[in-house]
Amino acid sequence: MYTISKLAKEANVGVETIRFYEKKALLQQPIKPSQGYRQYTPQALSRVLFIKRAQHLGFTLAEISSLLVLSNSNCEEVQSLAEHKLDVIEEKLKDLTRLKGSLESLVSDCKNNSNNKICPIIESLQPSNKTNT
Amino acid sequence: MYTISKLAKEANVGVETIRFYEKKALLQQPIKPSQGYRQYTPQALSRVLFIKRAQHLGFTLAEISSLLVLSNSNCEEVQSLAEHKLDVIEEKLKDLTRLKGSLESLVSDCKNNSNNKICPIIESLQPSNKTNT
DNA sequence: ATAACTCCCGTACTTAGGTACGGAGTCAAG
DNA sequence: CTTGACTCCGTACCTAAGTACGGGAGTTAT
Repeated sequence: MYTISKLAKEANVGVETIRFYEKKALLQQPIKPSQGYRQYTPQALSRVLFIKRAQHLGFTLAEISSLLVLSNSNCEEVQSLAEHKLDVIEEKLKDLTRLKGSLESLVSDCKNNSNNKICPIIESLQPSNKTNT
Repeated sequence: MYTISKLAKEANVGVETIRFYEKKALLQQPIKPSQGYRQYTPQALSRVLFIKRAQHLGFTLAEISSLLVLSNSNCEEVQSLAEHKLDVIEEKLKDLTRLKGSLESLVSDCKNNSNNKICPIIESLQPSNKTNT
């Protein structure tokens, strides 16, 4: 059993983060005993760690909320949530890859620019320019 | 010359976005004539389009602000800004690629899961689990 | 029993890039 | 000359995921 600050320390988050999760109903707030402080169980710690791991996998708190609801029985829906997240990630990868290509070619234009004519990057951003992605 | 709403329409943004850019000093607000509305020049339109293009390249408004300051003379600094952005993008690509790998393996575990045992995704998020990235 | 910690709780603030609203002024058309 | 559309301006609101703050209550150590 932990006080809130112990729990926070174990989970490597701030006390305010714990309270924030409680407000978002990601975590149940233990009842306040008639005397002393609220006591957090090891299960609460597990849950916070679960949330942090899911965040590292790219899930938002809203999605994690769904994961937690589904976690006790519904493998298929959990899977479909993960697949959807996978789609989003692939979309982002595509965008970033395209971006990377554009920027790389602009930077290499800069390097070929015999010193300080009109900067090719700026030039490409001018609305008169047509060679833009 | 345009009124604000014409300008906004030409640039495919909302009127409020124009005002927002003015507040951020990305765009100079034309002086208000003693009668009638503020008049926006074609140069203002160019600038809004510049901003939008730069955003599509992944620059933030703060960075675009720098780009605009540097745009009249400093190719090297513009280039270094672009290179820095490129680094950030590459970092993000790495993260997302790692994420994609993790999620793909979890989803494939799900597919091999003879129906509805403990969901492998949920299992992997449990703090007792060690096989986590 | 008093200082020095924690806890509890609500509220406001943060970043980024806008969007929405409300009231007053202005402009063009019928 | 009035109606409806548009401008002007400030302020508040939005999402996401927290962080910061302030005052009062409870706890622990000396």
